[in-house]
Amino acid sequence: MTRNVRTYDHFCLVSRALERVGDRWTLLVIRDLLTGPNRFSDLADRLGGITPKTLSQRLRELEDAGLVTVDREPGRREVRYRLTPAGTDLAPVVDALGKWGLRHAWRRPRPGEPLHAEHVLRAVTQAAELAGADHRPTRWHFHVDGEDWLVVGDGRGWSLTAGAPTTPVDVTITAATGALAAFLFARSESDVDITGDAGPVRQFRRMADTVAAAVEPA
Amino acid sequence: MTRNVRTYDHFCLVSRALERVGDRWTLLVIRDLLTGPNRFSDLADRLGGITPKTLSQRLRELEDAGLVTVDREPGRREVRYRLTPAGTDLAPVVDALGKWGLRHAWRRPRPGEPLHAEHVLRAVTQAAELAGADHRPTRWHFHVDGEDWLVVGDGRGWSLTAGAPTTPVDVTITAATGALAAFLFARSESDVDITGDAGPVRQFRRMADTVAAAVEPA
DNA sequence: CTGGATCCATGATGATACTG
DNA sequence: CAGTATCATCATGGATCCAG
Repeated sequence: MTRNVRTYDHFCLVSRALERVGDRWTLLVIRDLLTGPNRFSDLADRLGGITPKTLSQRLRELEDAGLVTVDREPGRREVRYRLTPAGTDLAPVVDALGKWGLRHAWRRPRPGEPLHAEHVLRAVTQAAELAGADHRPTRWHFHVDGEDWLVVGDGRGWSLTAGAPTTPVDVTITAATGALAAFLFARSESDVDITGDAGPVRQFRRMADTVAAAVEPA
Repeated sequence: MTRNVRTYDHFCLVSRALERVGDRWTLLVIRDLLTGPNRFSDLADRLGGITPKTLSQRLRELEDAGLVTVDREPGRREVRYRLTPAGTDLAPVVDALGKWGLRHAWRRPRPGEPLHAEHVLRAVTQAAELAGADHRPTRWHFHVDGEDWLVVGDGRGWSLTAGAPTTPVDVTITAATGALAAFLFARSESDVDITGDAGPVRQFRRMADTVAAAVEPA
């Protein structure tokens, strides 16, 4: 049972929000649902280190709070967890944390730290937001370890979605996850293929420069 | 000792950030330092419900992480905790949480829930951000329970600072904390005095309408 | 009086193993 | 695949106490 009913009881919007999503692991579960519905095992994989007990507890709390719905297709064992609109609205919180993390909480990965394409792509999205505001509408297509991702800037903000784009893109980046991470965080160009017109490619590289500048002191 | 060294060990900017500020109470301590340096007892008062042990532990962790500095004036017993620039940079995270809380985590106060002017004013700031983007530069002066506060929108974002303004303002609002909270969250005009030119006053009321619209379903 | 520290009880989390 | 069960450990809440 142990329904987590801990409250702060402040008359404050921030503490109200943290009463819902302030528990350990909760915002990371949200993070890994922001790109689309996921199964229990996929979440457990991305959330390396979470125990099944904690994950199922968090998912139930999020469902009770109306931030997650559970799709159970009858006849199948497969279960898909999906964000509700209220859950999706947490994207700005996750992005604000990522942008702060880029500037102030970077550290080298520990040995054996798992590396997920989705997390690296989310870092790209957050770096693009941080790199600032000359946004014309922009579409970057990533082909990473056989999966397709689309990073879109609409002039006001940037977002990440899973799947191949269905309309033209400005830049296409092909790389393995590790090579892409090295490109972003260590200015390595090895095994990263970037194609597109000169202007958009320059904009993409400027995003990477933002990452390098933020990370270099560390 | 119990230095909290819990990590997530994901290669991800969000989890890096949460390793620093994801513990219970931590972001609320930041929240209550964003308007300026504060003493231990002032923090304990605003953070109603925190135990001294947890507060001193959080402050030490934040100091170790470089987000807070401790001003100990020699000869005086007074200690002031102050955010570093890295700590101040968490303002967007706190604001994103508050904006989400306004839309999705509002609930009526519990009986006896303490009410602090600073928290209500921060809700004003977050509601102004949510109300959107017709921002001309705007300055609202609040006189609440004998204290002065300034809410400034610079066209890109809004901020809250403690103290009386030293240059002209667009709107001046005078009210007790409770009356201001009732104005915001329950459309009560009792004992709230609003002065200023018609345009800026209309803009201020539009912010309050945003709050009412977000809160009414609940 | 401010600025904490100490002790204990309880609740939340981690590790590991196991099951429909 | 999608969890549950059990046990150990750690973090937090509540109360009290203390030093400058």
